[in-house]
Amino acid sequence: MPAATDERERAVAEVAEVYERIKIQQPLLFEFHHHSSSHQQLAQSLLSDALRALNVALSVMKQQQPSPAPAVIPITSVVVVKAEPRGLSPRSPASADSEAIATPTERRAKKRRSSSVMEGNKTSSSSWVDFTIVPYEDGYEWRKYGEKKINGTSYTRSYFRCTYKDDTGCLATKHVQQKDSSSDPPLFQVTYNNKHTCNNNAGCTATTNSSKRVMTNNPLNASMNIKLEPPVLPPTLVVQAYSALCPLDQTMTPCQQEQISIPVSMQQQPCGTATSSTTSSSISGESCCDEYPVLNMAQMAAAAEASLRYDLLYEELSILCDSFKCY
DNA sequence: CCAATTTGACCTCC
DNA sequence: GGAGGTCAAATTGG
Repeated sequence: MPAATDERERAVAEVAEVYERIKIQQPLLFEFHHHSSSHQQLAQSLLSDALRALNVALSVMKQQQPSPAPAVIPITSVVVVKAEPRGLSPRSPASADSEAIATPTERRAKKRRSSSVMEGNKTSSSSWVDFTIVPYEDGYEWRKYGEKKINGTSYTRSYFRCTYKDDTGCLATKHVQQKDSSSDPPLFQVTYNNKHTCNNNAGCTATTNSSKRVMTNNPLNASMNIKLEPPVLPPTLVVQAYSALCPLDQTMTPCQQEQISIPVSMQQQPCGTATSSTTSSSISGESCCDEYPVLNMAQMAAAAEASLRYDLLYEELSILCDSFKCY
């Protein structure tokens, strides 16, 4: 394999990993800042910028892939395993035979029953929720199979299943619900059911001959009116993502910085005793200290973890940014 | 032409 | 009977 391609793949992998890490840490960081809406908004805004930039960078890098072979994007940690044997899939020959003689109604009822069993199982450990601004890029290929207006929500819920369900019997599904908030960009709740057994992450093994139509991998772009920013050169975007996080260090008051980089609960130190004066521009007009909550042990642990992870993330992104200067 | 998406109907559960 | 989830015919678009 040519060195340039190798390098590109490494770069893609690195960006993808940082992207995924930021995405995973989001809820923790928000949890950490839940006591202050302005700080939460700031954290959300900065993380959103970083995620969006990295996401676009990834998309561009994938599009610029020189070889027709799709890139291996480890956006999510996928263990490379053989797909489940057909016999274990719901579309096993036996079931196919019985479906052939069943009426459409019977067939549907049967499928419904089997999916209900899945529903019961998924409450154990095969269901999890993710909050993200980029529901359309999680490293897997999904096919939309339904959309529903859910009571009490302003937005419809979209249902997706693994593109390779028919080929491999992969039972992974997800549904995406835009949250009722005025946040910009919008926040989505993505509920995943069942892990992928198809071994088809990000088209890395998209050797299926069903590729006549271009795989969008972004079904929500259309269905949820998501507009990606116009693509720019990947290194620029990574630097942009890095910059999006930089303000945490550069533009905040020392007190605000400490609230992000050091858990409030660990300090319990009033703003006035911070090491330097609060002369730099303030994000919002409010005092940064008058909302210190009394945190319980779990919240303290979460805050400490969020802080630690944020530091690691920040460091990683910083290194990544430096490495992209040579890219 | 054919695969993906849309959308109304249908199904099960509560 | 309502809500949430899925199916499948019709439509869309590369």
